[in-house]
Amino acid sequence: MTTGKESKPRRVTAKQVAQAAGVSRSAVSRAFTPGSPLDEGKKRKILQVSEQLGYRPNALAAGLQSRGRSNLVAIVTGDLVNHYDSEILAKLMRGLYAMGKWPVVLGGSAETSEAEILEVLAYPLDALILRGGSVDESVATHCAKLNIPLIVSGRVMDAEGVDCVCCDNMRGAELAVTQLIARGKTRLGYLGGLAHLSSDQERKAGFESALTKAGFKPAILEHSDFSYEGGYEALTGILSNDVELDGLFCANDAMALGAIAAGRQQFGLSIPSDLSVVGFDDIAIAQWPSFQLSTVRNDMDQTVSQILRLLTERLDQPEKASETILIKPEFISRGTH
Amino acid sequence: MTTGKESKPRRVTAKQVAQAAGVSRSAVSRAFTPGSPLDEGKKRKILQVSEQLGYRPNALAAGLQSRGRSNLVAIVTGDLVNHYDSEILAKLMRGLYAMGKWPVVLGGSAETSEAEILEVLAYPLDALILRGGSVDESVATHCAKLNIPLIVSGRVMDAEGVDCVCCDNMRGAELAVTQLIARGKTRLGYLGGLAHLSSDQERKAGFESALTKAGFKPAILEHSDFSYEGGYEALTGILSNDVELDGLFCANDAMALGAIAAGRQQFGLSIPSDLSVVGFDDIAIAQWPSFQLSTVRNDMDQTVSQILRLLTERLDQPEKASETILIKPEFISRGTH
DNA sequence: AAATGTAGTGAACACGTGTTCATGTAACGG
DNA sequence: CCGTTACATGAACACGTGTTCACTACATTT
Repeated sequence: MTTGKESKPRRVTAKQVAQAAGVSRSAVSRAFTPGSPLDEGKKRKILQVSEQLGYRPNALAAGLQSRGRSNLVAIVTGDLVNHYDSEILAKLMRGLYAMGKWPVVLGGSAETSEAEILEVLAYPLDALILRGGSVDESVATHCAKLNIPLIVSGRVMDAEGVDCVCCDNMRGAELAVTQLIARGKTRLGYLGGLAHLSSDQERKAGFESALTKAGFKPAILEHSDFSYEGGYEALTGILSNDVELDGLFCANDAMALGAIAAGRQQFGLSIPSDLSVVGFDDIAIAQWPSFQLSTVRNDMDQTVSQILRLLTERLDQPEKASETILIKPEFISRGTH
Repeated sequence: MTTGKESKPRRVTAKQVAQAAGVSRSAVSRAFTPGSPLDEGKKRKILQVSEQLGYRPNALAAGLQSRGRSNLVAIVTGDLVNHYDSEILAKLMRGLYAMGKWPVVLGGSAETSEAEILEVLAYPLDALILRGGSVDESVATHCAKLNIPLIVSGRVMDAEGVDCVCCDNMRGAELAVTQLIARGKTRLGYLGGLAHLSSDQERKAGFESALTKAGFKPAILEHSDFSYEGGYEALTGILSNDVELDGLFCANDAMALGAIAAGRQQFGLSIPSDLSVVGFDDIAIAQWPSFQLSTVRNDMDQTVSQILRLLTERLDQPEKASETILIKPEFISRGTH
């Protein structure tokens, strides 16, 4: 029926609308630019023809303009199997929509290759938000060269012009230790995640420092991978080696939940009378009736709103001095400590 | 120290590199285009200068080209609080990276406004992948007008040129009912999610049809919101009204887990001897030792690979006939039925 | 040596838009 | 009726790139 066009049909352009409506291409552009002076009747006509032809101004071409922004913001997220990462990603995205920005999401698995980040920098992003764990600091250099604002969250990066939003991990760990000791627990263990992440290192340091200050020594320092299964296996291993333990602080909630399951099922422990367990982050699952996990809240709403504030200000004043925001952790007392 | 520039500094351009390297701008473009003929020494020189100045070809400008693609693919995801949605999103994104496409993610909360989708269509997307729940079919019309391929997953959309990948929900529900009856359960209830979603309707229909075929009647048909808390409250309400129930089929895993918790904690039920519970989807949490949920697997790997296949083929042959792929569900037998 | 081919090169065009600029027209005040 | 002002208008430019098109210099073949 239709002529057998070989090439892929292209999107309707302003030129075609202009031709169909009997006006200049400039007028079409103006019809879609709120401030522009244009006859009301002509504007209606143009919008009607556009509707009919299915015309939408090409945001990509508009972003090419001198003053134009692409309105694209890349987010490097951590492993989405991690509930904390997926929950905060959802909140962050909604905040960006409200700002009229579109999130291009990278990462989402354990190893986010740096090459992937460099590739997306080919786009003239309005900003890059770095939330995943282990990314080299050289990313900051590349962003600086390309004049792309960089906002780091979940860790502190000490580089020129980089804004940071991070939880006060040491303080959070201290809170956990204090609360465990207040319940009379003294043989405390630490279950960390991937040891090369600064968040893990800081939580571990906070744990050790608070414990030392209270006059105790760690019963054990163990590492896993931030996953439920990892926590399950780690506590199984620890208790199989006859380590004396009455309290466990985990570097995130998933491992804490896994550890609780292992304690109950593999060793018949009663939580918290036999063993107290405290997590970190306060993901949604932590308050499920099945768990009622005591944990340290790593406040997502505050984190997201600070990221968005820094982003807005940075876009407004590119040369502004960079900031580092420390989010205050809060101990959430439930039933496992 | 630096001169107080008022305007935002712009990205380094090919023109500047050409000037600095003493070559034509064309040469710079060629240096970054693998197939192009260019003297080897000159190419090295250009790449070196680019490295030094921090030049990267602007992908946005390149995408404007006649044959160029933007390499942007929008994904409309469902509520990311939903674990199934966040897990499949992660897998889908990784698949897109492998294809050299960048995901622009929309949605992530219960109500994805259609206006949001229309706005992102301003970009010349290579494709739009629709995975959220309640989106009007008019999106298909808009995509068609803009020549943007549309791939729908999680539901079937009967529109010209739209490819679909969907789980066989009716078959899945039938599997669940069959397995419950095989365990001697006859007073079965259905706990649905948001009733306006087709996935919920199909699962409900499958439940009723299989039950009728076996000669039984539904003990109750209840609806909630696909959340853990919703499932908890729903079963609490049902059992409080003295409904006789020995088996419950839930439209997703989260509600099933909530129902299990409610049954155990609020009514002291033993699962599965007092009450069998079967979920749908098979999210990661379902196999946690704490739950060991029997469920119907809504296979993510198959779904994602089919989406990617359809995407590849559609980009290759825009005029190809549209397909609807039905993914076969599989019953996963664990400890709750 | 002449004819033919080949790789390299820069100018010019195309992509689709927002905006400036000069021009034209209508409204308004005197 | 004239001078001023305000507004509407289309042509032209800018944005940053990939690609085509002549054209040159050189190697190869006849």
